[in-house]
Amino acid sequence: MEYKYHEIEAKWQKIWKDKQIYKIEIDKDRPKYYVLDMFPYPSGAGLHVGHPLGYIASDIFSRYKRQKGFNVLHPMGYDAFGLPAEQYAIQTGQHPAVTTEKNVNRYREQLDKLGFSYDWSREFRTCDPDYYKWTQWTFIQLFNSYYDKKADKAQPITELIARFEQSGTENVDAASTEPLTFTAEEWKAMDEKTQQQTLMNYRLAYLADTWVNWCAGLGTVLANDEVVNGLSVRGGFPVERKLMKQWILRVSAYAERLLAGLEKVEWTDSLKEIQRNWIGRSEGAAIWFPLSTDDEYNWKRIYMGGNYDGVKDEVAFEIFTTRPDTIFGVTFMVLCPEHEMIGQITTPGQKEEVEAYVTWAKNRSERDRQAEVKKVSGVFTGAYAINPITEERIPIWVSDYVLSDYGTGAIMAVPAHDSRDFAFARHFNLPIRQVVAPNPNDLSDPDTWTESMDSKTGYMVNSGFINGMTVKDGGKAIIERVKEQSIGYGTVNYRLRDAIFSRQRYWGEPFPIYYKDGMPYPIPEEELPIQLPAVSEFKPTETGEPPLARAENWTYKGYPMEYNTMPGFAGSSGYYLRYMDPHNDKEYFSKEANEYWRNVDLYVGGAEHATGHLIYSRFWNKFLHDIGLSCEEEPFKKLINQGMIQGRTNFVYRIVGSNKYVSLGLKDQYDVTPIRVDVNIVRNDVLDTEAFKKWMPDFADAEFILEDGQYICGWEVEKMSKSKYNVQNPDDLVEKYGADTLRMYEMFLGPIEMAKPWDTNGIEGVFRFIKKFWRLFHDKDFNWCVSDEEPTREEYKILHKTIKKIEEDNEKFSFNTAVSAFMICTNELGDAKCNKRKILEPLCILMSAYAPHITEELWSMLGHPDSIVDAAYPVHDESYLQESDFTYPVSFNGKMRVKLSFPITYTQKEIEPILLDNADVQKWLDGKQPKKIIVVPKRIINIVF
RNA sequence: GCCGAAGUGGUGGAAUGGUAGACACGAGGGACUUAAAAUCCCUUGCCCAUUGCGGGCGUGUGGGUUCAAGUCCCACCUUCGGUACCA
Repeated sequence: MEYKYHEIEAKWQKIWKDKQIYKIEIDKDRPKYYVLDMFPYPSGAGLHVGHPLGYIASDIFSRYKRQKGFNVLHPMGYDAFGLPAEQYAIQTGQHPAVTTEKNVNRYREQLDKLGFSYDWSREFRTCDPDYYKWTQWTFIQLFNSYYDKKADKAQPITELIARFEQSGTENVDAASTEPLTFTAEEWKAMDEKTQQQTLMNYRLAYLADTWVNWCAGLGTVLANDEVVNGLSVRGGFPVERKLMKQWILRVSAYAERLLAGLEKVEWTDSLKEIQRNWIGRSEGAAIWFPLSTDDEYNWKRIYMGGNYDGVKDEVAFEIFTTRPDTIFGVTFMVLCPEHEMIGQITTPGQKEEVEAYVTWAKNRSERDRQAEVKKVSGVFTGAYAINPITEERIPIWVSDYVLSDYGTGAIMAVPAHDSRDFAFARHFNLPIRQVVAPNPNDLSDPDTWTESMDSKTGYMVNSGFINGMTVKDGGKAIIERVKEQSIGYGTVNYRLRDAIFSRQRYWGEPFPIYYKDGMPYPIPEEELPIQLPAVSEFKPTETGEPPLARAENWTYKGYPMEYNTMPGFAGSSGYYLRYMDPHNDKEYFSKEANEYWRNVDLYVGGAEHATGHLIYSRFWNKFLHDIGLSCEEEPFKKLINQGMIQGRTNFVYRIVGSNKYVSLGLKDQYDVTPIRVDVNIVRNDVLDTEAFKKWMPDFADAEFILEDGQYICGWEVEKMSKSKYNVQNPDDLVEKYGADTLRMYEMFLGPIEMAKPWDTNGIEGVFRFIKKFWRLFHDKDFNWCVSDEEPTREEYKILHKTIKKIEEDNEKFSFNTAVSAFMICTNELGDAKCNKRKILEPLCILMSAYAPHITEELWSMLGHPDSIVDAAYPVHDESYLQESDFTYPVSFNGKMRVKLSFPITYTQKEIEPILLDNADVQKWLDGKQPKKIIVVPKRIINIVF
């Protein structure tokens, strides 16, 4: 029979489905292995050729692991809540659920054609009420928890309440928005509303006024990772800062554990580094700078909070610095424009100017602010602070180079050793004092200060009691001193911000929250899920309320419910856990399922989720771990990032002012404009000129200047997009070459983690190989022709070499070299005219992970009633590989090259490498037999006579 | 600016410190065929020689370690990704 891939692939896809070959259950007798793809957002455009890259890789690995005896969980589903469906709904009035359903069906159809081994019985979508019930449930758990820093884990909020009742904030060390202190009596004296407000300060999901990234174009707020350069990632609309009441997840409480956990997972270094930078741990000190009060003004005495144990009736600003050692170089202080103390400390004379500056700074869009980073601006408050170490009086300034949401929104400025402070001091003519020098006797003039001057190492100068110390010791000494005087302490700051969890959208999970007396309360768990209500329109209301404000009876027992919905990352944060037990209606997942499947062993997806989904998911899982649900602390043990597939755009060259097109090689002789041309009418960079004429009416009467009778197109690598005519969807290729060829070709393209342009130029080669492989089992008239003869040693060697190579490559995820190995093996067996069952059968098993349809067909033709999916993975026999009688070239310094033929054993370990000299080789050539020849593969290292 | 990754033929890409360019595409030549498709064989890093052997140069640039470097070390250049008034 000829290789009819359409028939074969359709046949087996149906059999797999009918027999539920890929459905798996917990099996305690077998080790588990969990392989997961980042589930897709089902967009209207359907699957493009870049999507399957990761899916194919994970499918190969799942099939491989299954044949190795593992019980493999390999599920798939859809991240179905999201903006595109909603925006489409706003434009057309069509309900997002309808579009989503349509897109999901399209995706499924495309995925099915590629022969994946997903257990579809576990499929769910994040927009299914059965699923988002558990997203809502987790939210309530977060709401009902706080982070106990002493236990280093989340604890029930009821426990915190009990502590407050007993001893107030005494002995409570909890992650909080504001540092608060009160006694048990004060707590008990609070009314319910005040108590609820106080608890909000500690909850892991809390409601607070916060500066958000507001995107008017999308009508919603965005998380930090959804904003790039002041523009929204989706849509590219400008983003501004706005103070809004929002739900927030206290992700920052987990900063240290998120950082520490990176040590335990097998991710790429670059991805771990991206997360480390995003978490941004900096060690330093918090120090209080009291307000100078010996002025003519009568300061209202204010205590600035914190765990400040100093003189309590003093006004003091808490600052954070990573360089406490430079405190002798402080010549001024800077507050951020949002700092709440500004109004109270500004002197009457400066009031007008300061207010004008603050108003200007607050209203500036994020984009403007980022664009003008280099521009120095600021204003003097008229007030002074006291440097607590030097007791010097220093001016307090306001400037937007100090950020409100990092540290304390106040800094001590050391212009000699910080480039921003330096620029500020220069601009406003403030004094600059050097306190670090490379060598204590060499004080370079501060005027010559440059950013390149390395002040991270060196010795302290002009620095009182730390003079002469190294920078490191100086820092330690200052921390000790401020601790002694109770005016500061060593501390750690993180760049990682809490995650804003409200979106002013319709197509997301509703919050299980209602409001009583202005305070939020969770709806009882047994009433979940809170279903997304119907609305008359999907856009925000005229008064700017989110779309849910349009829903009728959006109340709970007469109380209004939350109008916001949850963000995209809510549903994707814990989905991998639900696959373990997807139909459980009593629990998120059963303990039994979780203890068996534990966590994801291999996670495959794009690196673009490094600072979004992959952080949130880890946070989510750590929280569920703390409350006793998820038994593993890290959700994704090993992660590989598939590189983006870029488009490869083809160009034709139109001669200016005509409808003539000139081939690539001749274009320099004319004045031409390059024009993008649909890659689907170009084959191996040769244009199908007839198809081109039909492509668009403008080209109907095109003329061509050919070279060698062909029109050759130019090409460039660009992002894959419809408008560039470089989108390839997998269906056409499956139609043309079959799924097995497409699967192997996508792997053959290059290393999985590398970004690469999609290019179909090589697919013919893989197709040829698949056909050659088919022919190994058939004679030239395509009659089945497999013999039961015993293979020769040579043939076994080809097989075992391949088994070994494929196994190594699978373990390394080096699928491109594995495909090459299959090609080599097939060529060698073809040359040897080997059609022996004992060789071909194991080869089928090896290749079934890559090309499941053709191998399944051959497997059944070989007489196996069961699917190849569960065939045992072959083991290679080293004895076929050790011996070699190849000929090795030996060169030596006499410029002579001889070829020696001998059997060798690899004995690399005992080598003391020695250069062969003429005499050694001469002896050998003279016929003297060497006692021992030490070789490494392909090279002789030493000969012992 | 800071952090990370990568630079190898016409192209995609192979090379535990050990014959650089596997495998594939493309290209050139040939066989089969009335012809085309399909298939098969040969050549294919560059330069010189090609009547045969062969010789020289080559992995972004410049140094270094080593018997031996695409691979390790130092400096630089380029490209891509992340991040950015983060004190």
